[in-house]
Order: sequence, then C-alpha cells, then structure tokens
Amino acid sequence: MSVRVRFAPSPTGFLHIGGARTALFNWLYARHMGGTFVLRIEDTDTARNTQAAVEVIINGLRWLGLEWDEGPTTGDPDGPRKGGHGPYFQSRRGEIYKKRVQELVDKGLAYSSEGAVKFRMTREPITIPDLVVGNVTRVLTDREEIDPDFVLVRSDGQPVFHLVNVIDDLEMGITHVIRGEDHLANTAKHLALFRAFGAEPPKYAHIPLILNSDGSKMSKRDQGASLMTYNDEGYAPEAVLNYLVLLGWSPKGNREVMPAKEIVEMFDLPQILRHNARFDMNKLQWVNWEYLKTMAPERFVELGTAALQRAGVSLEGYTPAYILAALSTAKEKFKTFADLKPFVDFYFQKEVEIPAELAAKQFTAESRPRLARLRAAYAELAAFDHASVEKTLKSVATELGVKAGVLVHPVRVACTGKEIGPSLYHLMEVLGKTEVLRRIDRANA
RNA sequence: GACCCUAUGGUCUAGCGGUUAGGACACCACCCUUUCACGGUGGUAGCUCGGGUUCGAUUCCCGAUAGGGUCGCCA
Repeated sequence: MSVRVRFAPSPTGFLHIGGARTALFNWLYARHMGGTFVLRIEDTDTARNTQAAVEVIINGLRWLGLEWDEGPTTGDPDGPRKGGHGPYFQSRRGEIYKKRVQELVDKGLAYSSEGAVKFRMTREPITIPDLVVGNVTRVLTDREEIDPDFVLVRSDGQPVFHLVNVIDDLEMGITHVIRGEDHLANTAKHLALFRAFGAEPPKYAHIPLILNSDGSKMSKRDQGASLMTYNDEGYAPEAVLNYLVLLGWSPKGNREVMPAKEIVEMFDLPQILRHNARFDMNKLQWVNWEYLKTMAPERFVELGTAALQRAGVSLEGYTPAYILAALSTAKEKFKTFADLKPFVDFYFQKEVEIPAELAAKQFTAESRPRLARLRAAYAELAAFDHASVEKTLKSVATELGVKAGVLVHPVRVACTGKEIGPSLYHLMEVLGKTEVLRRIDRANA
C-alpha cells in the first residue's frame, strides 16, 4: 500500500516554526517513500478562521518548498483543489461527520448529553504503537477516571478536533500520522475512535517539539515562532529547511549541510530523535551562511534584491549586470540578507552621503594631496579592473612612501561613505572609473 | 493532582557494554589581512544524580531530579 501522509494545520493566522517542521517531516517521508503528501485545513473552529489565515499556511509551505500532492491550492475553502479525497477544508465536510457520528450513535458508542454528543471512551489502558517513541501505554488520568467520555460534537453542532481528525484520516486513507509529540497522549482517544469505527488506525510517529533557546515551550509570541519571520530576516528558505531537519534528525557521517534532494533520500522515521530540541539562532545563521557561500549567482541576486527592496533600497535604473556585479562583491560578507544593505547600498546612490565625522577623520590636510595624487593616477588608467586599480594604488603608495592602508581608507570612504564594506578594489571596478573619479572629487573638494 | 515522553559540553548531535566519548554551532587565543569578514592553527567545555545487572556501564533495569507534553463543548 502506498504511503499517504498529511499536514493538518489549523489556520490561526501564522505558521508556527514547529508546524513547519511537522509539515517538513511529513513531506520528506512522502517523498522518500514515493507516497502522497496531503494538505488538510482543520478549520472547525470557525471563529478564528479566515481565508487570509489559510493563505499564510499555503504561502509558508510554498516558501519552504513543500508542495503538496492533494489539498487546496488557494485559501478559498470553496476554491480550486487537487486530489480526489476532498473537500480538504473541514468546514466543508459537515455531512461526512454527521454520518459518522450517527454511525457511532447507532452502535451505542456515542450519546447525547446536554446538547452535545459524547463518545463512550474505554476505561481500559490503550497501547499506542509509535514509530518514534515505541509502545506507549496510556491509562486514564485521575480526572478522566471521573468521566472518561469526551465530547465529539459541541452543543452548537460543531464537531471537535478528535472526531474530525480521526474521520478525515480514515476517509482520506492516511497511512502514517506524523505529528508533534503534544498529540501523543491524545492518540489513545484517536485509537479508541478508530476501533469504534471498526477501522484500522494509521501508523503513528510523534516527533519531538521545538523549544526556545532557554528550554521553554515555544509559543506564538516568542521570537522566531513564526516561519515567515525567517524570510523577513533574510534567511534563504533552503537553509531554513536544512536547519529544521537537523532538529530531531541527523544523517549518518556527521553530515549537516545538504540539499533537500539528499535529505529526501536519507530521511526515515526510525532515526528521529525522541527528545525535544532547542532552537539555536546561531546555528541557523551558520547554515544560512553555508548556503549563501555556494548559492548560484542568480539565486543570490534574487534573494538579495528582495531583501534590499524590503530594506527600502531602490534598484530602479540599474542594469541586471550591474546589480549582479555589485551584489557579488558582498558575497561572503554577511550571514543573512538582512545584513546586506550596508554592504551594497552605496552602489545604488547617486550621491553618497559621508558622515561628517568620517570625513573629518579621513580627509585631512595630510591625506587630501595623497588622494589627489591617486586620483590623477586613476584618471590615466585605461583598464579599470580590480587588478589594475590595486596595482596603481600600491604603486602610488610606494611613491608617496606610505602603506597601502593610508590610501585605502580615504578612498573607501569617498566611494562608499563607510569604513567597512566589500573589497575596495572590486567595488571600484563595479562602480567604474567615471564614478570613482567623481566620488573622489566630490569627497576631496 | 493524575498520566505520558525525554535526559551526551552553553546549543544541535554521533554513540547502540570495553572509545584518548567523535562532529558541528557558539566562545577564547594566536596567525593572515586594504576595512568588515573569510581562512588557518590551537584551546575551554559533556555522558543529571543514586541504586542495581555485569568482569566491565554514557550505553541495560529501577528510582530520584529536571525539562517537555496531555487530561477542554481549543486545535
């Protein structure tokens, strides 16, 4: 039988990083097994569901590169979808639930109570066979001991999570439920429900949770809890995916940085760790940086351009070749695209602003004549590539009897308005002779 | 309160009875260097505790402790 897994988020208005990892593990398993990855929207709590909230989930999954085989393709519950097991919005599956509840009532396994429908839960311990944790035997807690039965349908007619979750997994032919460990204890209820329906339950794999760096539970409000903040903060989705899979899973041979394609090949359920992991921003940053270093130039420019736009840097009027060359000089200078702007903004400014403090420091009575001498040498250069520019600067320095650094700093400030930035020689090559001379003249006026 | 899961440096992890306990991030020092970075070399730091089992426990069992989860007409 072919593997069918699902990611079944509730549209709360954002995609939790832990939820994203759950989706990732499901997706990986589906791809690894050549199975089907289903997206199902658990929107039974109508009060807090909107189309926009569903779109957040859809956009988040697509951003990570987790395309699903079945499910909605837009946030519209009545909109287009793919796959033959729909609808994929629980809010559109009311008839199915109604029929199933009636089935339980007819069997005497469910009953009405104060307007709600409750399930006659077994009082016997239930053993959950879990692919990650092993066999887990759940007995009733003291509170459950008093009344083990639980609500299936609210008095307002809305079915609750446990019910719809089980029915959908059943109707959609889900073979493996890969979900957060926070559902482990609840699985006893789900198993009892499957038994009540006379159906074979799927295999379960409860994966550990992601905690804050201080070990506390990561909730909505915590820093970095929302997947899309990583986009805002300049992380490449491929790096986020790679980092996420490392939380609770690790391949053989001390491998860490590897493309999704390779992860898919190696990924499997039994290797998943059993303990929670803390989210380590430093490590994510490092992974991101590893991706930046080896990233194809086009991709680098694509992500860099988007980041600059977010940061308010306009690239209008500059050629793609210029932008590519400019951004390339900043490669390996920063770890996330959020830090790109200060390294390249001067490329896209007509008049570079030089802070008075820097000007006073670099353009002194002593340095100005040297700068003028260098400017004169540059003016005569035929080829303005980084090698020639460097060679010229160094020979002028020798001629003036100073170290290269003495010329480098004023020129850098003249060209960029900053003391730090890309390799001076390379950035001058990109700026071009005319512009470099113009900037030196302006600074040294 | 009850029940469940978990426990290797600060963090992510390898390990599955005998290892100088391996790797990565972070951190520190030095070197390199046109800035900032990179890179190179070296370094600090770990099996939660207590009982067992065993010739021998990081590894197996029990307990304690700690962290996380669940017990809802939320999902």
